[in-house]
Amino acid sequence: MNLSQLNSQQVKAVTQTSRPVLIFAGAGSGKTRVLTHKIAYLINENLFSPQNIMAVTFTNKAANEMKVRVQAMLPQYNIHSMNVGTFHSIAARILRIEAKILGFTSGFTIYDTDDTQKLIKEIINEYQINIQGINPKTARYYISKMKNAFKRPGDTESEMSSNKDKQMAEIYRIYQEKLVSSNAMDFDDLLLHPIDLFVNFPEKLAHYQNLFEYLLVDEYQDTNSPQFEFIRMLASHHQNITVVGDDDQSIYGWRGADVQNILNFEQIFTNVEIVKLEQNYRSSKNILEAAHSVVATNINRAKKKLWTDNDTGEKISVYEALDERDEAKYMVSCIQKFVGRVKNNFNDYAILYRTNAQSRAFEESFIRSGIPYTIVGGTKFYARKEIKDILAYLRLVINEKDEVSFDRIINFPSRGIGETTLKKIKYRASQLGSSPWDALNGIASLDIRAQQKKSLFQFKGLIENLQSMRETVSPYKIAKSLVQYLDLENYYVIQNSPEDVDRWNNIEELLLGIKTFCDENPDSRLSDYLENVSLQTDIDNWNSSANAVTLMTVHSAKGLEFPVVFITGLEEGLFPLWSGDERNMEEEKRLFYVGMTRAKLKVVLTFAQFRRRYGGDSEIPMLKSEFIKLIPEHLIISDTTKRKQWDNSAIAYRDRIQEIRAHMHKDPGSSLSKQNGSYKEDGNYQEGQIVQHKMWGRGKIHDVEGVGEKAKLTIVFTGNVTKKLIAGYANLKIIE
DNA sequence: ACTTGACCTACGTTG
DNA sequence: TAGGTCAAGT
Repeated sequence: MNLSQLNSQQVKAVTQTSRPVLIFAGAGSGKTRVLTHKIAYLINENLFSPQNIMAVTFTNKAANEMKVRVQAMLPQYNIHSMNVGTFHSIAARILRIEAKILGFTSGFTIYDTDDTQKLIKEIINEYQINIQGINPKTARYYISKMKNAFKRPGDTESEMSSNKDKQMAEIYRIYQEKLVSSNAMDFDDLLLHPIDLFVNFPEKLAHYQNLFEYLLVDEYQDTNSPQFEFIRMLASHHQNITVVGDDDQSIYGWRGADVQNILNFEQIFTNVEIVKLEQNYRSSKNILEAAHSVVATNINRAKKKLWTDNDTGEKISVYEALDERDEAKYMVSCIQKFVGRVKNNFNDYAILYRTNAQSRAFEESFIRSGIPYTIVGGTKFYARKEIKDILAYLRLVINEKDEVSFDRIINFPSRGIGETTLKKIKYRASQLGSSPWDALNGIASLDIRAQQKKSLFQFKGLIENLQSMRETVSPYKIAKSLVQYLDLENYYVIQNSPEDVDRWNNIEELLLGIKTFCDENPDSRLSDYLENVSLQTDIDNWNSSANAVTLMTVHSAKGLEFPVVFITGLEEGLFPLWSGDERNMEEEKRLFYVGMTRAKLKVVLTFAQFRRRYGGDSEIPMLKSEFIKLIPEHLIISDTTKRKQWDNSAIAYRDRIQEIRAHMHKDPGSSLSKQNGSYKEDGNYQEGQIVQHKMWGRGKIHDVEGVGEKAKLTIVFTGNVTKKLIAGYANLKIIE
């Protein structure tokens, strides 16, 4: 085994296999390399077989990469049987096998946040819970919090005093019953059910302790209590475990992650070997120094400092923008300037922000400039209505008890099953003590009209038909025949609105995605596809090699690296988003530290004087983030020259816009282009015009909303690509 | 049963 | 802005 690429501490972390190992791995200190080498070492030294190694990563993408790397190091072994994945995917794999003993079937559905919220909403409506401070969202948070603290329904009822507390506990109880009767689990359950399994069936615990002989856990600082317990139960017996973490990068406290798990590690496991990786191979000296200067002000922190052999590098750029649009413009100009000078490819650049909502201004700016970009996370593809509808059919095919999916599609596309009919079905189900699906066995005896009966028979027949295919036919073929049967193309395209055309395009994209999955996993069944979809992380869907600038939250950027990183919206109340209590503030600082340390060569920090929220017109004055002030001046280069030049004109510009808006309010007929000479003469577009766009080529304007610079144009481009563009940004040429 | 439009509220990060 | 809700209209 060749360990010559590793430094002495890394070698120690890899070769210590007889004691539990706790690796403190600073940002960019090569922990991925250590983990892959260690796995390869364990196998190559004949200490453990691939099928007896379990490795927990933070994304599925990282899991796959790890497998590929280990396989490349050990071509003579088949490492396919190794158990690598996120906590959730590893737990789900166990639960598929052990479902029966826990009262589920192996086809149980995994409910995402959206499904969970729908279910809670339904409970609140059904039980007419109408109390101040209780809504689906707060109830969802409450339930998740309870679960992460191992509190089961009923556990807390004795402590409950207020009416609200009692109602919350009641919602939790019904919610959990509904999950069980729907043969479904939420994300938290995926971790709790394996623990229940291990507690209630010691022979199962023994089985998995024997199966997972060696455990490795990445991003250990972000494990929450159930995750820690899962690990503890599996590994405390044999103590074959290596965990890697960095307390400075703990950024998931809000979802129950506890840095204390690092301290607990030394209590649960005995004779722990602690290895510290303090050499950074990623960033320039300036970047490391600046990042450290912020996180070092945290009080609850083990004192330490990374060092690097890398160059001093460029200073940190700081830009004070007028507002979020100016910030976005600056970003574009920087990238245009940097391409060729700092780094050549667009995928060398990452734009990070604290909240997803900030991506919008950047997106508009990038479209206008023609710079290719990709957004990670945000409005998720699989969360779109048209996608969820199809997935709901497929889920019902696998798990007919799934009530959330049943509710979603029983009348989609509309088949005349309204609220009244659905209530009758549900009433029948409650009488039988069964799921709504089972209640459909007695359609004939339901007190509903003939038309509704016919619809329900057809619906039932469709699902049963698909069920007959689920074990033998590929997921792609099943999905395709479903879409064809429902005639969704016609359903959406016939309406011809750009939104509906978009929806149909998304469905085609979904089908393509299912096809790709089937090509990559030839023997997979429908249930495999659904599991893959439910447990995908944002990063899993990100193509890092595409030549495009990446836009994402700082949270999503954890574990990644880029030559050039922009951290944006550095304003009090945005980043840091919270400044109230010390604990939150320290986590915000760590988050900022994570963002800074993603960069290899260059960091650009930006903040705005004013920012619009909720997409409205009102601009809120903002204050420069304290984080920037914590960075020593000698590490910073301010982009103020440019600012001063157009500060006055920019403010005059903003005032003028506000004046015009006030005027427009009184006189809706007037447009900005008429009143303000600085706007483009050809800024007025009409329906039916043929226009030319830099990226999408020739297109026809289908709709114009608003006037002048701010008008939103719906344009159908060649190849039936529909886009909504802002007139002032679109840079269109009118052809005819 | 389903569609339309007025009105309200929300922008905190994820599996 | 945009998504959700509710009431009125078809």
